[in-house]
Amino acid sequence: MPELPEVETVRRGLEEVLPGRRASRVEVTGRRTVRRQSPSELVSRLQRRRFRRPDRRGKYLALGLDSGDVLVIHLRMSGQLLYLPEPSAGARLPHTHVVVGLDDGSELRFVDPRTFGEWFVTGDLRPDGLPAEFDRLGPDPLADGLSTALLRERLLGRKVAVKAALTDQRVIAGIGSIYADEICHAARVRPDRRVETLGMAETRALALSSSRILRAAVVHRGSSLKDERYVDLMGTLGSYQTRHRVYDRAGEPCARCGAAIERVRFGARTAYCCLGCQS
DNA sequence: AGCATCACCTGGCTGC
DNA sequence: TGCAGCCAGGTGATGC
Repeated sequence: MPELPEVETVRRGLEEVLPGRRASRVEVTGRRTVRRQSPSELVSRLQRRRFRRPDRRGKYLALGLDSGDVLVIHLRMSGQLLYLPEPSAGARLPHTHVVVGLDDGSELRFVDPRTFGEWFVTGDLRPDGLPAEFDRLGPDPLADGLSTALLRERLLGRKVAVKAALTDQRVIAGIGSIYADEICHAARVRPDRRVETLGMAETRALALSSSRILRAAVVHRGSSLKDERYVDLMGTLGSYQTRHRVYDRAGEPCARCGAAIERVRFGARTAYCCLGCQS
């Protein structure tokens, strides 16, 4: 599932190929990908526009256009953004919902089996050029930094489990289920602990672990799970999954204390953690 | 207001 | 082996 490191890896790939390219042809084939505006509106605001440098906040990609609009893309659960230098060479994969032909003959394709992913073009922007609705997002640990004081402030007054807070995009932007579990393990905090019970040292450990783990995962180009759903822009798998300490490792010994990793349920969600060294 | 739960969706897995 | 049914999980809507 694409989280901050996977989306950042895709953004870096886009940065290599997209700036200066013109969208010469835009084809919306899926029914659900473009849903907050009509597909024809998206096509008309995207077609013939030149891309600027791609940006990202949390799990959202923000692709600036020379018209002043921004193309926002969210991969959600199963979205893949693929770049084909020579599109004639490859047949379209099933579940290809959007195709953008670029002016050098290359193509950007959006493949998304579960159709949760979303594209829209907006001109409602903040002074920093990002979509106004990004105001809802909390700080992005990579783009904005995440100090202990800032995390403490973001958690203040909330009465939810630590994992629920870390994955709440209004609190911090970019963390999903996988990295929340890894961050909690690194910080020795149980994901089902209530945030109001956290001490300063634990909040500090969570802030430091968040930045460290997300940065390391970007270096390894994200996590590709067993279903191999996540690939980067060129179709290459990430490798951070080999460094997961707890996620999807129920029954395996904890690398830190040797106790068996457990899969715990809290509310309607699950989390992987080590009860031997996380409290 | 703020927290909890549900709906959305398909592929992969489990269990009979 | 085949197949029904469950589960995953980010976000926005709805319920409490």
